Amino acid sequence: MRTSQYLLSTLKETPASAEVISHQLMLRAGLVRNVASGLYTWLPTGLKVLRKVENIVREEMERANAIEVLMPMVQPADLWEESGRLNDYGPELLRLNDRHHRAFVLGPTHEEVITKLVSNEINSYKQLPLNVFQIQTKFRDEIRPRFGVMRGREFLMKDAYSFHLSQECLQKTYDIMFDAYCRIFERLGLDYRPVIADTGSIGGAVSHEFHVLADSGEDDIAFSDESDFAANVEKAEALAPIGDRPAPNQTLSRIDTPNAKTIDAVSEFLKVDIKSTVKTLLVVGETDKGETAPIIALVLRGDHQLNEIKAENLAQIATPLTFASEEQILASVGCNAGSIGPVDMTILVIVDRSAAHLADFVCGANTDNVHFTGVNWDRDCSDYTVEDLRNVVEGDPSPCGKGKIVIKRGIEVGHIFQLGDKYAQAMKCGVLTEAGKNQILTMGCYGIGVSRIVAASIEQNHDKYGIKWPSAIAPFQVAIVPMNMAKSVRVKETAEKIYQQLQQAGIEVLFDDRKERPGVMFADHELIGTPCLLIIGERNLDNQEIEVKNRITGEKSLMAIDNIMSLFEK
RNA sequence: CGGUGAUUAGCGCAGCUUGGUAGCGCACUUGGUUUGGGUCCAAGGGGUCGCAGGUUCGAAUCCUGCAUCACCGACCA
Repeated sequence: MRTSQYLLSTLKETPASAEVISHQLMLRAGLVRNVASGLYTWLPTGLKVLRKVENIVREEMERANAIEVLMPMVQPADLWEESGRLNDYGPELLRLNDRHHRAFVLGPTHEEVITKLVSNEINSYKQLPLNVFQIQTKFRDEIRPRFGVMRGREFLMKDAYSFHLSQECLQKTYDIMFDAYCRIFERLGLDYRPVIADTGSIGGAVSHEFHVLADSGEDDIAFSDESDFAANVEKAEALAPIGDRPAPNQTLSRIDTPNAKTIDAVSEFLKVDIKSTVKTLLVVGETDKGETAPIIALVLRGDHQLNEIKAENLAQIATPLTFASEEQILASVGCNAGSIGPVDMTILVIVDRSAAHLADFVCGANTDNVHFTGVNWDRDCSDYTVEDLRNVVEGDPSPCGKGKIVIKRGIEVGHIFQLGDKYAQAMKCGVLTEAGKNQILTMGCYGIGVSRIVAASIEQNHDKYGIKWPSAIAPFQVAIVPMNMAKSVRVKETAEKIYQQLQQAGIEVLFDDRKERPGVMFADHELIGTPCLLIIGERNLDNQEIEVKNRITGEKSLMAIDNIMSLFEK
């Protein structure tokens, strides 16, 4: 490719809207352009990278015996009605009507379509197990698109779905996919970790996320500092403190705490360590049919944060987690938020393991502007249950039993689930078994954020000059940078000759034939991140040499023109 | 969804307080100059100042509404 015939679209200045480095560099290097919030056009250079990522993913999926299909992005709402997700999915699901007023959705994922397909196409146990995948555009109407293609509304995803008659068979495919994912991220040259994850709205039991480690990541990952343990903070278990709860030392006393409505204000006012206080949150409980929803109290140590997913997963608590309104709070405990506490509570009280380990603590007295001090479980407050409710924090003991928790940021680039029969059941997807009986299938699903990987890779591979692509996904393997080609016939002839040779050898080469000064060319190629630059100038032609510069290491060396092709052999 | 801010040439911004001929840098075009790290000189092209109302002799500027974009928050007991 010659730059004169190409759409380079590099920018000197950073557009103001780009916040993270990958977004800035993707705009500056001419990889993408913003069309609307969360929607991007991929320019030629960006598309080359995207296709490379896509092909690595495709090769590894095929190696893992998954077979490729392509499903529509627009899906009938009926299918979503059938699985129950039309209601469950919420406003992230973009709904639309066609000219006949039939209801459709833009697919944020494809469980429904594929399950329907398999239920129609597969009839016998002999056809199983089956693992199909596609690489298709998804649309999720995100609350807040940001960081460029990292959290866009429209994005490219590889999604695979496997179908099985038994859990053992599902586990086998799950393990194969786990390994395939590791190979993919290794080939992509990413610093990644598989982590134990929550299954979220997709449903199911066992799940792992694959995260690329980067400070700009949106997820907190909890690691053990002594073992391989890694889990999404959402999922990491907070263990009960070791040892017995200390014995009560203080007597229960009521203290006026005017205007101290937050935990910080209370601990400041009473000059008490925040770790000796508890906070009480009121949430809506699960209802039996027709009843008004009960209000449930959740008690946490003052410095801890509620893990909404853990709370939501408790049977007594409504899904999705809903905090009690001001009216509900007043009606159920007789005071306003800011003075709630578990003492003499008439509603169900669920206490976090760490809060349950406190003695002589401070809590609200269920009277506005009054708190208790010297509170002790069982003595002052006996009707409660203990659960794991909080987020782990740095320094907690690791749930694996070895080491302490360290928290790092990660970008989620892959997620694999054992779905179970949720969709197969809803869509009546079964086959005849060897015994001639119909059996509902069990499923796995496996996603990779293809477009997000491009951004994640840049987050990990850049310097002050621009992107440093690993050669596996570089848009061009090599750039030819001739010095003053317009004036020097020798430079021009040499550059053209090498260009021909590289092209004939099938190597992706970008020939900078613009009439630009050297500095402009160097800056552009370093911004774009081509791994290898061939710099051709009068200076070295007397010795039949050109300069080879490695973008990743910065090393420069001289090389005989006749040997250039040896760089790309193998 | 809430809060904050922005919207003026392709990009980055000034002008608005105090209403009166729309500006700067980059990019682009032409000519010259320079040629191993974002040259220099000169001449040009490009904007219904986000949209719709209002005030005024006159609005980028003041007022109202709307739209879009961005950032922050959505953990509150």
